[in-house]
Amino acid sequence: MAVTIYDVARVAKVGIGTVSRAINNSPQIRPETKKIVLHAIKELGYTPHAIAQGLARKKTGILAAIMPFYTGHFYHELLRGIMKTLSKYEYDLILYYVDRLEVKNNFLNRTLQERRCDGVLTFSMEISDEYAEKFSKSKVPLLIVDRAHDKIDCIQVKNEEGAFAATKHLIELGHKNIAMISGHKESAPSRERYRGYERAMQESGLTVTPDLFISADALDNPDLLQQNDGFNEHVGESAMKRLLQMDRKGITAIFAGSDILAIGAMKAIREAGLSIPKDYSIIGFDDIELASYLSLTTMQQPMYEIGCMAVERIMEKFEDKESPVRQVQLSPTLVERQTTAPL
Amino acid sequence: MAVTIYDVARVAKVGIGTVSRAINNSPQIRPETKKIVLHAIKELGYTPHAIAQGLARKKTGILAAIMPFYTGHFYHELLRGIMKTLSKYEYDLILYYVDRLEVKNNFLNRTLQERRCDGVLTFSMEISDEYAEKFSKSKVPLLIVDRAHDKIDCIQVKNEEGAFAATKHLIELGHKNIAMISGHKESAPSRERYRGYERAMQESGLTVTPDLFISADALDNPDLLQQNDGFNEHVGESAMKRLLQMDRKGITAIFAGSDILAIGAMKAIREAGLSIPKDYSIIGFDDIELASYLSLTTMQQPMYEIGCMAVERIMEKFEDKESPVRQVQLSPTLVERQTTAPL
DNA sequence: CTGAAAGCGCTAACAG
DNA sequence: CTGTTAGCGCTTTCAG
Repeated sequence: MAVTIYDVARVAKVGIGTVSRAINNSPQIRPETKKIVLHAIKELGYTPHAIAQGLARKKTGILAAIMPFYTGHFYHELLRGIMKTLSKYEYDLILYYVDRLEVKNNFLNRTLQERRCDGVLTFSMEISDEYAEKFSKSKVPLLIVDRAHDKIDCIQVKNEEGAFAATKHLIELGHKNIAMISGHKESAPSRERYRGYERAMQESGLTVTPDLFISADALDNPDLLQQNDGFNEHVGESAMKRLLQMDRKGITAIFAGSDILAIGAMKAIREAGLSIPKDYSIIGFDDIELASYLSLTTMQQPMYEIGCMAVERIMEKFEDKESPVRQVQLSPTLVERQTTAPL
Repeated sequence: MAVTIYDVARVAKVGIGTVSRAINNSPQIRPETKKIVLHAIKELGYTPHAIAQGLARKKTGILAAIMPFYTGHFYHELLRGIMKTLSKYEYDLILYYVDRLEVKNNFLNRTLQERRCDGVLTFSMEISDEYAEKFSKSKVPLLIVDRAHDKIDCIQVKNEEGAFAATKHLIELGHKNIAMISGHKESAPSRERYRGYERAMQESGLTVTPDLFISADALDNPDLLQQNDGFNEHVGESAMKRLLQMDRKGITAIFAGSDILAIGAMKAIREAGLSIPKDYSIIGFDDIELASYLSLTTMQQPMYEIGCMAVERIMEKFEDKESPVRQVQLSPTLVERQTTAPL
């Protein structure tokens, strides 16, 4: 059996309470005694048993992250920020991977009830009022990233503002017939980004006719919706093909609701023998890794930073459970590359 | 306070042992009694406390993964496989993120000593004999992915074989002057891939002269080595530039030790106004996500599958601690795309 | 300051 | 089959 606090106590000729004080930097211990204990600890190669500490302290030292994992880079960057920041604290991260949204609630229950962790971060997932309520009542802080709920702390990007800026960029380049390609129309980011697009158009006196907007669900192919709420390459490609077919309005620019959508659209454009940005200007949203390699102009979301902030914030909540709900919104920034050009 | 096993016992009018048997599917309980207990559990909304169970059972239900995290897609795919497989078991994953190799040992100690997890997976990291020894002696199974150690279980790809196949492919296309670009020469994958390259050349009666091989450390720029052992885009670009400069041998093809190296090299080639595969054929290794978007011919490593296998294997070790060391080697497969062409 | 003792919530061996 | 009891390894009063 591994060495326990009792072994240390015996060797140091003190009580286990004293050993505990020594390892926990308690002020209630005489420096000399502490030295003796520390020496015994080193001699025996003792390390406290994390689980046992957890039970006694009623805290686990674990943070849970529940992530949908289909879109690589976005979550990878988030994770990098999270891990980096977490390493400053003595905290471990348990990762829950959601591939079908239905399993999300299992994890919420798991984290909530089984007390495996001290707090949870969710990403890009709607939280029902029911769970929002449950978490508020419990002592497990919850922080929502990339979505919102008015009763819960969240961090997200200003989708509408970003979409507005993207569309504006196209307009300033001289484009007038600007189409938008989107994931599932009913998803939160879709709705918000659509609003930004619409507002930019209207403010410039441009009208958004229905045939200028194609969302994943309008494609009459349920399969396309499966992956990531319709924010996937296939949707981008199909939507663009349709735009290409029925374009009688002289569309010259596309605002894609995400980079991956934009990339699908680019593929369709090139396969049609057209070129970018000569025939079509196109702008994405997210700034995933691929975007820079494919020289896609896009709205950058500060993913790494969001990951850092999420951790900092939840650590704050660990300190002060009663800290009032805080909703943080960050602005995306335009990254101009080669897929947009003056008309 | 949350509801405990005692509350359930009281309500069900049984002892806590019986409650425990009910939740743990023990055969030693009468079906009717079990029904009563289960009913009380539902009524009270009881869920066992994972930490307390862990302490009593001497197992945590947690698997630790220690990963270097700089190269997105590779680890993302691995993680997908791991998470997918793990979800079949009642296991959670703690992720440790290594950005500097020096911190690796901290995590090894942490997992080894603090008993936060039942087993650990390491990725792309050399394990010293010292730690190999420590783990073998301990009851914490360790599984090494993407590296090898003869005393420890590991899963990796046949680097030499893959490099051989890659080089052979180039040779079959008619190329004779084939250069290789590599990460740090001393790293295990570099050495193994170099051997495959060399063997393919020799078997075809081609000679490998020193100026045909450029590794990250030969670039006289320590900064380039920092990231991922020299397997990064900058090294690919710099190495290719050098090749372009001093090429008096009529090199027509490049075998890059990794996709990201290949991508850097492609950039250098294009910036020199040359084209691929017209002027240079180039093949990578890994098949990261970018490779398909950039149409890079490469050797594919089955990352997702490796992740699955790693979990399956470590679960086996949980069952049978004495299971003898097993070393698994998988073959990479050639994925032909647009960057290689007949001479 | 320090030792003893009482939990933390659960599992498992032991009687019955 | 079931209740009781002794831990699992540590933290935290509570006396002294």
